[in-house]
Amino acid sequence: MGARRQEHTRDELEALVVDAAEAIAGREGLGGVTMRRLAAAIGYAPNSIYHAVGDMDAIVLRLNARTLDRMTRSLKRRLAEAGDGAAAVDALVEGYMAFVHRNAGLWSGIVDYARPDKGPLPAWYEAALARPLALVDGALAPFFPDADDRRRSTAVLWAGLHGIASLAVSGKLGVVTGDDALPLARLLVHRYLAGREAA
Amino acid sequence: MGARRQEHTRDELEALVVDAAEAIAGREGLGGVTMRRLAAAIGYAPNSIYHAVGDMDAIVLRLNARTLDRMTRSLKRRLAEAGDGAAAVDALVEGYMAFVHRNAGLWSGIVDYARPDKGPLPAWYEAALARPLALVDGALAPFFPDADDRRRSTAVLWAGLHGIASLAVSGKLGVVTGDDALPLARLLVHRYLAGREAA
DNA sequence: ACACTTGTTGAACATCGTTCCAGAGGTTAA
DNA sequence: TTAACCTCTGGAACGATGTTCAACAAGTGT
Repeated sequence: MGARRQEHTRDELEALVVDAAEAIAGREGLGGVTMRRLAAAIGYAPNSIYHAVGDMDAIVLRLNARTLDRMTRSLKRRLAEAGDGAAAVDALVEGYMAFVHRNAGLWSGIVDYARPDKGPLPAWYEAALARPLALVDGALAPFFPDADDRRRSTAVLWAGLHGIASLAVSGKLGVVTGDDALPLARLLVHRYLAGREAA
Repeated sequence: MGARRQEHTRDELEALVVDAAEAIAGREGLGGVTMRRLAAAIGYAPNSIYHAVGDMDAIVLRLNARTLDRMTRSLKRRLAEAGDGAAAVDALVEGYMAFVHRNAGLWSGIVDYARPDKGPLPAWYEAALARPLALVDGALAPFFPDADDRRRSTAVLWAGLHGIASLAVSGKLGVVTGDDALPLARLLVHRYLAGREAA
């Protein structure tokens, strides 16, 4: 049966697939992204996706890398409008929480994707993950002149924001407090910075 | 075909199911827990599980509540051996991270279980979630006399530890730092406490 | 003795990711 | 030109999932 259409190059097809996955995950989360739905959305058979992009894991990694880049751009925009020092840190905190709030479906696709055991993460994915972290590292520079301490603090604050956002999105934060996520995130970062002399 | 065996009461059957789920999830994570495997493990047909316990969501909630109770007991044990004040807080931090490390499969079953849309969480589950939080709240009492501030701080630090543990278990922490999770968790809590006068 | 409820089973349904098979068409080599 | 080959393509098939259905056995109540 199969005929060669060649209406799209492999790269075009990959972009179509990730576009469709992005649209679905943005509305319904990763759970709504299935091979057959993607195939139907782009007008191809499931098998063509395996040819052009790879299996489900490859598609999710592609989508998540794109989401990370969108967040990086959003954070950079906010950083450009803010000043230095504490203002830059606040801009990152607000930018992060706002992005998670606006793109809850895409963001939860990153954090609660339980990856099957397929070797280490690709280098391009680790790079996409490192870009927003570099922004945090830069904003923390005035507060932590020691490079080691700054690297640790970047990890701590990044993970802390991740935790607050994660519990907030899944509603588990409401058990202990009625506060919104953003004030809690601000509190975490402000007090960590204020206590930075402690070990 | 169907014969009445009545070898176990409904409660016994439920315990058998959660036991089996706990054993599997402890070894392989939630992904290995399937209805047919549970049924085979306890020697019943899948449909009997639906009769005795309910659907997959009910089983996972039961299992997660049990895991939360195990963690609560573990934290209480550590608290009993530690002193008051900063020592109690340190005991909680170490206890939390140690529990996550020792029971990675069960713990990740709690945090990255994407619950389907089945109304609000049952009251007994929220209660199981509130018990460890009460321990944190108690340990923070000497540092935050104001009840509102203490509640917020409990949420912030709980979420922060959750974030660090979550990224550590999934390996994403290694992108930014080579440090172990425990020192980072200690750093987060110590500096938050040291900076508690800040807003 | 008859109806009813409860437990139980194996089969069935819809869906999932993935793979297999066959075929259509362009490209390359003789 | 013709033959071989490789690359897409689509549809069916495989194994597995959660869940539901239909039938039936065995107590229980009347």
